Amino acid sequence: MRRMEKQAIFIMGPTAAGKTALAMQLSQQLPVDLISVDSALVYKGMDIGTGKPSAAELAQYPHQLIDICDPSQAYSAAQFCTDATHAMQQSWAQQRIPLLVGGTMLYFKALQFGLSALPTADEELRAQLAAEAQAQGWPAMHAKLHALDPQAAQKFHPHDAQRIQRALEIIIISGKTLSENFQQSVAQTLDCKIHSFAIIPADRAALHATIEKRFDQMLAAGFIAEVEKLFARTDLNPELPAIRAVGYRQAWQYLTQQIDYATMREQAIAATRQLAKRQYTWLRSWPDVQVLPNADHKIVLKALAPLLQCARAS
RNA sequence: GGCUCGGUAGCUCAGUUGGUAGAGCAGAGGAUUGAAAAUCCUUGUGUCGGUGGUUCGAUUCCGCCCCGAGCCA
Repeated sequence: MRRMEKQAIFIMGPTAAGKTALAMQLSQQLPVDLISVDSALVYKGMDIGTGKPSAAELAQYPHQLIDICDPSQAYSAAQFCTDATHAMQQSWAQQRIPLLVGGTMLYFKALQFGLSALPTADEELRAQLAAEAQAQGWPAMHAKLHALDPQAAQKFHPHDAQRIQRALEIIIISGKTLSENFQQSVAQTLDCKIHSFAIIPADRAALHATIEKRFDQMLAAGFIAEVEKLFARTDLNPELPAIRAVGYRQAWQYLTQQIDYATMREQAIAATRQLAKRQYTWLRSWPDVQVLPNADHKIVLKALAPLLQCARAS
């Protein structure tokens, strides 16, 4: 009996395309361990609005990396890489196959192609930079970046606050330019055979209809009450990554009476459509991926047949 | 029935002292290295309600008609 080659299955796709259902179905027929690749599902107490599998589903089909972070904390792509790698190793140790399913494409990219070793986020420094930007505007911060690292400044638009802030953070903490950082720590690709699948619905209008229907179902299921609970904690604010999530951001504005109910609904649905669009953009240029027109598990099983046999033989 | 105000991009509206029009939102495309469900970039031809008239030329002025809101009967 030869040792099984290390491999993994990736199931990617835009929001509301049916990834979760597909993954659960596959787990009935393949020796896989489910690992969530989703920047919103990591948060505890955010269930309805994130479309998290139900408690019953999670009991029957356990997922790694769901409910591992408090909404007051910021999770990150780097943290995801650490956690996901760990979960995959556990899976391989038990002669099983990790199945990574989700819609956070940066996490997939970071996992598959690696990240350079860079300084971690520094809340104090970020607050300081944000205060500076508040006074001078981001184009001025961009000019400052240009003085420190012209090459990096060229890569970012003067309005791209988030990337300018991050670049300044890296340069200040490390004392080196971005390209020096990248050169000194080249990202390492994941050392295993990856079978990538992307659900890419051809009918965008139909996906939009599904998105709208799904949000109304969330509302009917008590989404606003869920956000009220987070709101009532008083230690959360709309700057937090968790509260910036699609739907939660708009519900928060509704609870603070910045927008009315109808506007909240409309903007939450639009934000979901925009999320799906960005996911399409990632997926269209994704390397070595098998595109699925829908969440049909039979196509995936067929594509994975050789892998299945290998798993049975071992 | 009479009067008034509206009818311009998918939506909300601006505008043209007559030379066929532009914002926001939505939509589309793209970027993406510790916030990524984030952040940012690019992208606007539409019988200017219909129909006659005046005019070299009408979405703009005039008449009539249709639709909506309001007021008066």
